[in-house]
Amino acid sequence: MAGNKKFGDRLRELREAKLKTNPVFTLRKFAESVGISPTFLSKVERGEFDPPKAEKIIKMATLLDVDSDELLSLANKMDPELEEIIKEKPTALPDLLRHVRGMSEAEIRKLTQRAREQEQD
Amino acid sequence: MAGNKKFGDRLRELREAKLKTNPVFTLRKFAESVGISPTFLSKVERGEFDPPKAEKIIKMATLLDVDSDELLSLANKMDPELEEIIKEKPTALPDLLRHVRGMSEAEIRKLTQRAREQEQD
DNA sequence: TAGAGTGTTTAGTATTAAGTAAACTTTTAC
DNA sequence: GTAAAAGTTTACTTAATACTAAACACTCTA
Repeated sequence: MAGNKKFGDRLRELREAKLKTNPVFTLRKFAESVGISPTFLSKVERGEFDPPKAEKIIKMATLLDVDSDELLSLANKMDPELEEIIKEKPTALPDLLRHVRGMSEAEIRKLTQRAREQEQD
Repeated sequence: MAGNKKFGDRLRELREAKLKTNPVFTLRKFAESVGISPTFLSKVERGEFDPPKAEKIIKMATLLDVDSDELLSLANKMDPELEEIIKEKPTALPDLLRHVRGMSEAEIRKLTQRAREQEQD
């Protein structure tokens, strides 16, 4: 990699929207809340550096009050929680995932619904 | 990390079993087939170094004629294919995975079966 | 009994991801 | 028009992952 414009643009958009009503969302203060340097955040927002690692992105999403999966997806990263979930069932879950590949979002959601029903079996 | 005895032991076991009937499974020759140095393989098999990255583990599994998920799981790594699958459906699949967390292997397999049936809907 | 082949040890290196400090420029508020 | 605050730039750093080359020691066999 070497920068990600879409992630940076979206991040700046979200941060500046928050800044309109809350002065702790300046670049410098937001960087500090997230736990990164202003230098780094500036470069990330302008798409010059790669997005930070997943944990920091999740922290950003929490502070900005958005779904972390949106930002993670723009950053092309995976929530590390998912890796843990998969490692807990290292044979069944890879099989499931390979099976649902090729299904549409809607079909996957139907399946998720069935999983919920199955819980009550 | 700093070494993984279980992975190393299993790897050596599998390689030595193959070696009994096929002389290309010496440590040096196997290392070359996999694309790593004998130095590294020696340390990995004795649990002194961490397992190689996922791609090399998959190559090993292929050469050793075993399921790559077994070795990946011992190495505590995830098949990079799964990350790709998740990134293709970055909202639906995280939801599905978080939902199946806590389900038993058997329940997950039932669900995989339903995915197969759903394909014919 | 030496040469070929085996695994091992010593002593590192290469690559990538994930950043930082400090000085600088620009903007804002007064 | 200046002080404070905001964002940016230049020039590097740090930490982790994933390894390697070369020399060594042991074993086997011809």
